[in-house]
Amino acid sequence: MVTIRDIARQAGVSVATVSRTLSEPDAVRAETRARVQEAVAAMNYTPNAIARQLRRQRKETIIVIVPDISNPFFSGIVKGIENLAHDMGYRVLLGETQGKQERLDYYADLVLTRIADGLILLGSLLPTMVQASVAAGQAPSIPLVLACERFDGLQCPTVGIDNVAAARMAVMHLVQRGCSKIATITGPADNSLSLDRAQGYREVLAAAGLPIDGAMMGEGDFTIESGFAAMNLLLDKGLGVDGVFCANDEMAIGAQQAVLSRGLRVPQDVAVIGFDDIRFGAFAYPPLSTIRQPVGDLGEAAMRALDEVLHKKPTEQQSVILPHELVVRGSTA
Amino acid sequence: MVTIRDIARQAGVSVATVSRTLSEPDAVRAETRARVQEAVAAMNYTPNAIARQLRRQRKETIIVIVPDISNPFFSGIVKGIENLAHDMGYRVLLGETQGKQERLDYYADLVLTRIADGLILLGSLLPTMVQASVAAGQAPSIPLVLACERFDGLQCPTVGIDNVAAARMAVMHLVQRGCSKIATITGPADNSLSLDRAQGYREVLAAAGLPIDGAMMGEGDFTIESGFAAMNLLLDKGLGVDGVFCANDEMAIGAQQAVLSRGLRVPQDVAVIGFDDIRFGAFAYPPLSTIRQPVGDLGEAAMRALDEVLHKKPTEQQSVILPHELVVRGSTA
DNA sequence: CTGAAAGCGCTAACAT
DNA sequence: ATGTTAGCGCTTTCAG
Repeated sequence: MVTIRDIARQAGVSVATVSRTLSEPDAVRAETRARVQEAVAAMNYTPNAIARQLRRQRKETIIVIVPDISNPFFSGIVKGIENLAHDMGYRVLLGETQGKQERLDYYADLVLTRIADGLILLGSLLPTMVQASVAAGQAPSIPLVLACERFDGLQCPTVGIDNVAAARMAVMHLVQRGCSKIATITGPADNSLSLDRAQGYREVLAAAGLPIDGAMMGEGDFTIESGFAAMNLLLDKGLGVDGVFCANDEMAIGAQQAVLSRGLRVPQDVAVIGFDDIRFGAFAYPPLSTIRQPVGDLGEAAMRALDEVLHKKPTEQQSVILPHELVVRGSTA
Repeated sequence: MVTIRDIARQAGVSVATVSRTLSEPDAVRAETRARVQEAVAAMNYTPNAIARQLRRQRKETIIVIVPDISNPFFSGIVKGIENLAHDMGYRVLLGETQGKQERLDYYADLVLTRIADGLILLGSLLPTMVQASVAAGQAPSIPLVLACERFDGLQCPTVGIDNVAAARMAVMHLVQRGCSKIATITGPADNSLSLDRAQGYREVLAAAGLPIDGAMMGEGDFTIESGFAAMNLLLDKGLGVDGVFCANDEMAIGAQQAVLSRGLRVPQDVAVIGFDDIRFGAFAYPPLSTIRQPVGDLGEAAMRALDEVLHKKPTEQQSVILPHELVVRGSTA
């Protein structure tokens, strides 16, 4: 393996000069620089980044933790993070937890072991060490940013949208369309997103003078399959559902299939609206109405927030709320 | 920052003993070990993995490069890699190229700079340095495994399925179903997967005594949108297409929508079959028939192959071919 | 079983 | 402008 010493010897200079040529070329006389660069090329030298990291004490690597990479919503955010991270000179390590606490802790440990500088967390699980901080009422012990859920009592920057308002917008759309028996399929009950979206649902029903009925509220786990199952349950009750607000697009796609599989029509018999605007929604049958989240921007904002945490910049705002948008397609129109 | 020296001092032993306690506890007397562990706990010490990597010259980190994370096919493979990597003690850095050579080279450089040990490559682009090796007729200069495409002339392990045979199976299914005007929508022409799948298509038509007509072969880029567009083009020609084989599921979903949007029925008027069996296919309308690739196994096989390369084990076989499977759903039945 | 000491490859004072 | 040198935090001979 060729090291900086080999280059130094070859070019007839000191290792310091080689190091300078590589990191601040202007600090070296042109002629010397040329000799060094020649040696570098000749010997096919690439600096050892691990050694550099050890010396500099900066890793310029961040971890992004997602529950499930194959979820287009998460991967959209990751894409936003990646783009900006790259420009800002960070590497990104992507960790998938598949909902397992053990996996999550494993990835969070990478910042303890100095592999990475900080963490961006998507999803509803918190690393054990962070839970401990929350319990103790203190700030998390590692640089951390939350990129879609919020956790009360966790002192760290959070980026997201106003889920209550967004849910309101979705349900309002159903009301305006003339639906009066509006059901909802929520995510898991321990999830802040689920809670907020269910809250928006209730607020609109109340404001519209419609009854709020627990029997009209199904629960899924954000997968297509769970949306399909939950919708079937809802339909089985024979309550005359004529519209359904699903807490994400995947469940909405499942719900649509459930409706269609009973010979009912979407949207004539049951209007369906989802949440997220994933890529497949527009090509579902019928094309899915939804709330669009600015996934790319969410990712970038999270990256920016983490960068600020890492540089201990005055944390201007603990949370950034990005705008959402109603997208009307065939499933409600 | 607490280091190994702090622990040594606290426990009244040498740093060597601390190091041993941590990596080979049995080599230390029980009593000493206890003292060290106590100090570790008391001072909340976590070893610096960067320093360890520098010393040990092993990173135990691999890079997985994908063109697009939000493609469920790739993310399925990544999931397989991740699972096994974790068990084998590797970290995985995930890089998304978005089709950009520059991004690809950036990630490939991470093994040159000793951030990572090796590379698993999905997609059809090759790092510049690897292209150079191919051109020079020599083995790639970095540990490398290909996980879905093959490249003639590249001497490295490759895992995948038999794409020609799989395509044959798909088209054969269409033939057996009674289709006689079978079109295909291929991927980009510079892609080995596209080529192989188109090849299978032709072979079946030839064997069935059906004419092979360039006008029946559309080209997409593996996105839903391109499938939609390509199918419309095909339909515009008025050739009486009654079946279409798409080189992946996303294009098939787009193609289905194109058919439906013209008031034609799937599968009665046009039967549609895709490739990959992504999660959304089963919930498309109608549910999509397809060829299932064992994505998880593909990922695991790739990880295993890379591990062998990294340990310079006798490379038993340059390539592993995994079995595929026909999945019949509503779009052809 | 434990300790001393020599680095891994690089950067950053500090000299010259 | 360049060189010398002391580490970054850890592992690993080699002695004892």
